[in-house]
Amino acid sequence: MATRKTRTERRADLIEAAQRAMLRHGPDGVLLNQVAEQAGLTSGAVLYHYPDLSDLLLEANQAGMERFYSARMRRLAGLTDPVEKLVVTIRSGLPVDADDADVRLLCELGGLAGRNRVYAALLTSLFDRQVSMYQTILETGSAQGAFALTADSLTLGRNLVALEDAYGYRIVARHPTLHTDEAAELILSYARQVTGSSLRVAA
Amino acid sequence: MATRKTRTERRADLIEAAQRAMLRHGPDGVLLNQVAEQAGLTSGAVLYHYPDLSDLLLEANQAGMERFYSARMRRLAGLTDPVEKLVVTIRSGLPVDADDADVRLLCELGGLAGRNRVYAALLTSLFDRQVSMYQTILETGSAQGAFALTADSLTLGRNLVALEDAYGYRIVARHPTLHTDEAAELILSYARQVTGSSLRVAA
DNA sequence: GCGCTTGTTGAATTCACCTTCAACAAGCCG
DNA sequence: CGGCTTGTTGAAGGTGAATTCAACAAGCGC
Repeated sequence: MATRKTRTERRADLIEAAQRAMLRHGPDGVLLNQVAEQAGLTSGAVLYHYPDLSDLLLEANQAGMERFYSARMRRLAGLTDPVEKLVVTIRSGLPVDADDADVRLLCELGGLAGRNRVYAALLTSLFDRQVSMYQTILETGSAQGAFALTADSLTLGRNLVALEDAYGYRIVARHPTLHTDEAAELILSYARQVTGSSLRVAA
Repeated sequence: MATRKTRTERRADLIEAAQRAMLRHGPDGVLLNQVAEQAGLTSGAVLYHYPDLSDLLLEANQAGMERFYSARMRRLAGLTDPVEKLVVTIRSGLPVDADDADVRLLCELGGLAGRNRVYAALLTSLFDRQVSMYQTILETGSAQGAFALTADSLTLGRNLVALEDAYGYRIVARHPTLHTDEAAELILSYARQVTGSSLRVAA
C-alpha cells in the first residue's frame, strides 16, 4: 500500500512513472496498469489524478523534452569560449549510452510523430529550438573571430542538430561500433570543417 | 467475401496489408483485425497464413527496408558520373513527402529499436549498407578525380546517411519549412564541402 | 464429376484491460 | 476530538481483442 501523498507530489511521481513505463513499453503501447505499477499504485489511483491516460503521457513527454533541452542550456550557461561552447553542446546532444532515458524517449516519439500531430509539433519545436541554440553559438563565435563560417548559420545549425539526432538513434539501437565517442567525433569533423576551427580549447 | 488466392499471392497481399496497417497504427500497436481489414479478410484467414502476427510484421518490415534500399540501388545502377550518382543518391534517401510510406515505416521502426533488438539490428544493418553505398560513390569519384575528399569515406558516408535519416524524421513530422527540397539542399551543402565539388553535373 | 487439399468464414471461448464505485485511511481545520 | 476533504484500494462489470475450431467453398488431380 503506497503512502499517501499530496496532489502535486503524486503528479510528479506519476510523470516519472509514465516515463519509465513508456521506455519499457513504448509511448503509444503503454497501459494504465503499467504506469500504475511503476508508480507503486493501482490503476484507480492513477485515474484519480489523470482521468485520461493520454493527458499524463503527454505531460510526461513534454517534461522529458524540456528536461533534455534545459540540461543542454544549463551546461552551456557557464561557458564563454565559443569553441568550448560548441564542443560541449555537441556532446550534450548525444545520449550518454544506449540506455539514456531522455534520448530513448525522444526516439520513441520520433516514430510516433508520423501519425500524431501533437507529438510531431512538439518535436518540430524542439528541433528548431536546438537549431537556434547552435545558431547563437556559431554567430557569436563568428563575431568574436573564433569561427569562419562556410555557410549561413541556419544551414549549419540544422545540420548539426540533424547529425545529433541521427546518431542518437544509432546509439540507442546499439550500433556495434558507433558509440557516443565515435558519434561526437563524426559531428566534430563536420563542425571543424564548417567553422574553420580546430575546435581545440585555448589553454 | 474475399476471392480465394494461392498461398504465395496471399502472403504478398498480407505483407502489404501489414505495412498499411502499421502506417496507420504503428508497428507495435497494430492489431490483428486491423491487418485483416487492410487485406479484406477476417482475422482467422490472416492467422491461417501467419499463426503469429509478429512474424508477419517482421516480414513486412524487412520487405519495406529491402524495397527502400533496392530502390536506391536501382536508381544508382544506370549512372556513371560520380557527381550525378552522389546527387541522385542524396535525393533517394529522403522521403518524397510527409506521407512517403517507406520512410514513415523506417521512422516508426527507429522508435521501436530502443526496446526491440531485432528491429535494432535490422536498422543498424540498413544504416551500414547505406554507408557502404556512399563510400563506394565517394571513393570511385575520388579515384576518378571528380572529388577531393576532406576526410575518410567512412566518416563522410556516415554523416551523409545520418543527415538523410534525420531530415527524414523532420519531413515525416511535417516541419513547416523544412521540406524535401530544403533537406536535399542542406545535405548537398555538406556534400559540396567535403567533396570539393560544386556537384553540378557536367554537360 | 468425385474426392481431396487449401483457403476462408463466423461463432464460441477466453483473457486482459479499462472503468466505475463503494468503502476506507490519513490528515487538516474547526 | 469530530467532521470533512483528499487520496487510495479492491472488487465488480463491461468491452474488445486474440484464439480456436467446426463448417464450408473453391479449385485441382484423377
